[in-house]
Parts: sequence; structure tokens; C-alpha cells
Amino acid sequence: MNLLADQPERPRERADAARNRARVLEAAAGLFTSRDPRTVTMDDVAKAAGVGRGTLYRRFPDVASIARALLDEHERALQEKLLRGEPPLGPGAPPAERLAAFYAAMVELLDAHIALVLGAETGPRRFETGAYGFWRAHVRALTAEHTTTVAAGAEVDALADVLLAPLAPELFERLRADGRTTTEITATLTNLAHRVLP
Amino acid sequence: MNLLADQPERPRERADAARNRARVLEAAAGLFTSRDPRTVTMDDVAKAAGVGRGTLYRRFPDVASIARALLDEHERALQEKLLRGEPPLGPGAPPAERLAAFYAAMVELLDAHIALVLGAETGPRRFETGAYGFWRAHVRALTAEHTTTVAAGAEVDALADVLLAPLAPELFERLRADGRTTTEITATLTNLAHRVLP
DNA sequence: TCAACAAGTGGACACTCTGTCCGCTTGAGA
DNA sequence: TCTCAAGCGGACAGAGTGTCCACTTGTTGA
Repeated sequence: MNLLADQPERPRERADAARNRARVLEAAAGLFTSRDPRTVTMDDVAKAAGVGRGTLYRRFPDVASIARALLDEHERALQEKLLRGEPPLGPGAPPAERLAAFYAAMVELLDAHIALVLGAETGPRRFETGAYGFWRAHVRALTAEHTTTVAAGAEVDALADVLLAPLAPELFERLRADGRTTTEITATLTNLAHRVLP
Repeated sequence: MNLLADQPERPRERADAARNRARVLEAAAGLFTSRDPRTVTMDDVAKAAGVGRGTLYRRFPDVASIARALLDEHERALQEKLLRGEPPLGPGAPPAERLAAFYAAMVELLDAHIALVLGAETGPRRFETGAYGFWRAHVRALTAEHTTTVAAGAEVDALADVLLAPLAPELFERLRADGRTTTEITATLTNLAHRVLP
């Protein structure tokens, strides 16, 4: 998902279909942010959007996929910055700096769209999404760049996942609910980045 | 949960009730380990145990609570070792050593009982369980002990949660499915422990 | 040994959500 | 304006949940 721009040239979407797609996304966005996104059902979305269940299922297999569609553009934007943006987020800075910048950007993204991220996670799990694969590849590259010793093959793989673990959305939600500010969270992660990749 | 031994002196359980409780736990243990624990339903357990739904609901509000009951004794054993066992797991060793030992013990526990841990997590979230609170307090104490500077109040709080994040059961499951051995995972976490609490 | 009765049992019920199916409607190209 | 595939939406069957309550059974005191 969201690694390359799609839209090759399918038969072209009918006007009413496009209108309904927009309605669905708008209604879903409202539902996700107005209550616990994990309790939103397909039926809720259909009702709120004023379309039938069949219509909804025609495009989205489940609620998570709707949340993912909404989240997609934001994740894409960050991915772009990681690949081609200015340092320290983009290439050029030392690994620790880049990791810290990535953490900061992810915290920002989580803070802005936590409802969508939580909604996107119900059902099939987080690690299966294409976005997770991207973050993982990024962090893996940073740690590999840092680790001069060659021996650490599997080590680097596992480390990438371990370094992504603190970005688990439920954890973020929990920290925020406990009164931690995003500034504090970012500070902690920055610290972590510099200790792990000194 | 599971911080202090309960069983004060309730009216005493009837013999048939005790028998059914045992049946339920045994049947549930079988179900959890023989397929994806997140798909086990109350109905399944009732059927497998040969009791009615009402009987099952009398004791356990949901499947997660059954998994937790099964997991309880194992967690209790580890908690005991952390509080009063030999170093480096128990008190006496430097923080980094203790954290590494804790990681190793948790990986062992996850490896032995991953099905139960995953089953215990469906529904209400992981962070709400008493066990998580215990691990958190432990790690928090270790980091606080290490951090000589006093300024780091909130920092230490968030750090404890961040250091626990790599122990998320879904992540463990994923790493194992990817072919990582527990040895590799433990090595990575030991490394992390020594870098964060040098 | 035997009531008496509280504790325990289990299945029926009413709900909610899911995912599919299919007859009807409608937009867009000829 | 006609045609028809794309699109629509509600009905339906299936699975799971949690509750309720009439029936059964273990335990206790006489």
C-alpha cells in the first residue's frame, strides 16, 4: 500500500460512485474522531453516509480499510519526506539524527490522526500493512548504516522492529491519556535514538 | 491482578462448581494452543468444556479473562523472582543487568505461553491489566535507579513504557514468524538494555 | 438420614454485526 | 433517446454476545 501512486487507467468511475465514495469517507472521518474508532461498524458508516451496506462493501472490505484510506495521504507525505526531503528527516544527516527526526514526525502524525491509526488497526494486524513495511525498511537502513560490523545480520532486522515498537498507537494513546505531552514523548524517543545509535 | 494472593474466605466453592471451573480451564487451554487464540469464542469454550453458556459466564466475563486466569500463575512466578529472587533478575545487580535479565525472562515467558498472552489481549487492552502495571513499575524503578539526575520526572515514566514496548506480544509473534529465534531476540534486547542504561 | 434452600446449571432469547446476494435504478456512450 | 453495464441498497442467513430464569444439586443443620 501507498508505496507507489496507483490509478493506472481503470474504466473510469461513474459520477454517482465518486459522490458516494466521498460521502463515505467524510462520514467515516466524522465517526472515527467523534468516538472510540474501534467501535465503529460498517453499518454505522453506511447509515452515516446515507448509503446501503452493499454499496459500502463494494469498495471497502472492512472498517479498517476505510481508516487506512483516510490515513494514506498523510503517510504518503511523510514517506516522501523520508526519501527525498531535507535532512535530518531526509537523507544526509547521521543515522541518530535521522532516527530522532523520524520519531518526532511519527509522534506528530500519531497526535494528529490517532483516531484513524487506531481505526486502521482493528481486525488484521498492524504489521501487515504496507506502511509498517516502509517504516521498518527505513529504520533498518538507518541501523545498518550505523552498524559498521558486518556480523549483525539478523540482529539489525530484529532491532528495526524493536525500535518501531514504541510507536505502537495504543501505547501513544495510553501515554497521552496518562497526561504525557507530545513534547515529552518526543524527548524520550530522541534520547532513545541517540543512545541506540551513538 | 495477581499482586497479592487473594482467596480470603468466600463462602467456599461447591464441588460441582470446582469441577466445572477445572473443566473450563483445561478445555480453554487446549483451544488457545490449538489455533489462533484470538478466534476462540465463549461458545467454543462452553462446548469444549461441556458446560452451558450461563455456567461459563457465571465465572468469566469474556475469553480474555479465561486466558488471563491461565496466565496468572506464570506471571506470578516471574513477579516473585523479580522482587525476591537471585540477581540479576532479583535485587542486587546493576540496573542494566537487571533489565536485560528481565527481558530474557519475558522472552522466555512469551515463547512458552504466546497463545495465552495473545488470547488475554483481545477486547480490553493490554495496558489495563494488573500485570502490565507490575512490569511497568519494575522497569520504572530500574531506570530511576540509573538516572542520577533528578530532573527527569516525567521522562522516566515515559521511558518505562517505551522500554516495555518491544515486549508487545504481537511483535514477538511476528518476529518468531519471520524466523527470528528467541536467542536472537533476547540478544537484541540485552543490547538495548545496555545501551539505554549504560 | 433427610429436608430445605442457596448455589449452581444450561439452554432459550433478544440483540448486534457481518458479509453476500440479487432485483432494481441510473449514468454515460452511441 | 436508447441501451446496458456499473452502481445501488435492502433483505437474508449466519455467528457471536450477554442475560434471564426455571430447573437441578450440593451442603448444612436438625
